[in-house]
Amino acid sequence: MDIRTTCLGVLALGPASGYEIRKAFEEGPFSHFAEGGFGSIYPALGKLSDGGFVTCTTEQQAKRPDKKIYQITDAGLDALFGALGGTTPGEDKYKSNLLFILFFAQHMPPDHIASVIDTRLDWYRGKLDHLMEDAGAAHEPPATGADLVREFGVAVYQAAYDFMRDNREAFIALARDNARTTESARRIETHVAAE
Amino acid sequence: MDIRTTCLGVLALGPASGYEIRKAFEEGPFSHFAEGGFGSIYPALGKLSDGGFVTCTTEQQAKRPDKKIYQITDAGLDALFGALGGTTPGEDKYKSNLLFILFFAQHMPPDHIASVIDTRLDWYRGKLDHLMEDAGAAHEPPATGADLVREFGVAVYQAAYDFMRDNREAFIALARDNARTTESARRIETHVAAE
DNA sequence: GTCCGCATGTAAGTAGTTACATGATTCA
DNA sequence: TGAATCATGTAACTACTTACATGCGGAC
Repeated sequence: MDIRTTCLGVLALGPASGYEIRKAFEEGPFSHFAEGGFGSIYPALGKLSDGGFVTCTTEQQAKRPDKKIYQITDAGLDALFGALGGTTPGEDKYKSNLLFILFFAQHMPPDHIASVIDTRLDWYRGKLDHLMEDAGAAHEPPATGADLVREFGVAVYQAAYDFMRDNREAFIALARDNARTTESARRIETHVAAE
Repeated sequence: MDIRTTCLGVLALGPASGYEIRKAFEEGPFSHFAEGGFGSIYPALGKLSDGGFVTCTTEQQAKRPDKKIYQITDAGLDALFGALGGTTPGEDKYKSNLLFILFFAQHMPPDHIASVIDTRLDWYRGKLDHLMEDAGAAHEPPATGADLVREFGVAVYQAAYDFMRDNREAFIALARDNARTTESARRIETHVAAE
């Protein structure tokens, strides 16, 4: 999904400013499967506006830049649901820096492995807490796509969290056992020491 | 991780051609967390070669273009492990077209929802089968980063698969219940019919 | 008094994707 | 006969990221 379609998705839930769209990507119901910064959102909104997919009304604010509220049009809804209906995603793109690092755990200093795993564990916990909070305010049993998609997030993040928690020591052991015996480990150690 | 570092990662396991690196991204041990097409790999190898991070030897082949075998150098290993040691990834980027579509399940035709879920279910199954195959040839208990990272993939894909299998009907019910009652559903139906 | 939230946007650069270009071999 | 595998690469394009530019108000 390109950034324009993603913005339309947010606007389909109600009118919003560029700033609020970004919040939806960061904290809102889209936060675990969509993203985008200001540098993508503002130009996208401009193009959507030019194409008639959204309308824009300016709200004046005291001592703040004017707030531009975008609202999706019928043409925008057509475009959104057309894009969603016209795609059959066989796979998702998942690029993981963490797994890439852990793949080479034997060649890394144990401290670094512990640090990246702990950072990730915290991040998973934060994500899970956040998703659970939203769950409190949602329908029970789940009644919308948003509810089910959120539960998918919980299930997958929970599995990832559990695995990392249960294998933290194994990864660190790998790093510890090999750190002083391989040539490559010596390299990374001198590199890290130089920083 | 940019494409150059990712290529170095593959080459750290042994010499390979551009073609073989791509296979590593598609089917090999990196397949569930890294990616890259020819259009990225070949230019990346060129730059790595220029920078002295890899060496290149040409192997002549009868009735085939010459095969260029790239081998990582000490400088390449330094660069790889330096990059891995210098990053603490708090999060991974996960953009999901599937979840985006399912989020709006109420506004989609039930058939389309069934189709995207079934396609995904097949894909998860394929991934899992593939990871299990590799497991057969691997160390037991897991002895390398590669083993543990593969098991992480199994755990997470299994959770995703289970959730989708268990909630397939719920998603379709959402689509069915709303398809004929909302304005937006009418739109997507006419759109799909027009294709 | 410094950082965070609110609020918008542009410019320059990086990176990656897609399509093109070529061509033999092998398998169904 | 048509598709897939092996094999390399370029050119054009899209898209996104990062840094810059501006500035008030409130919390700590």
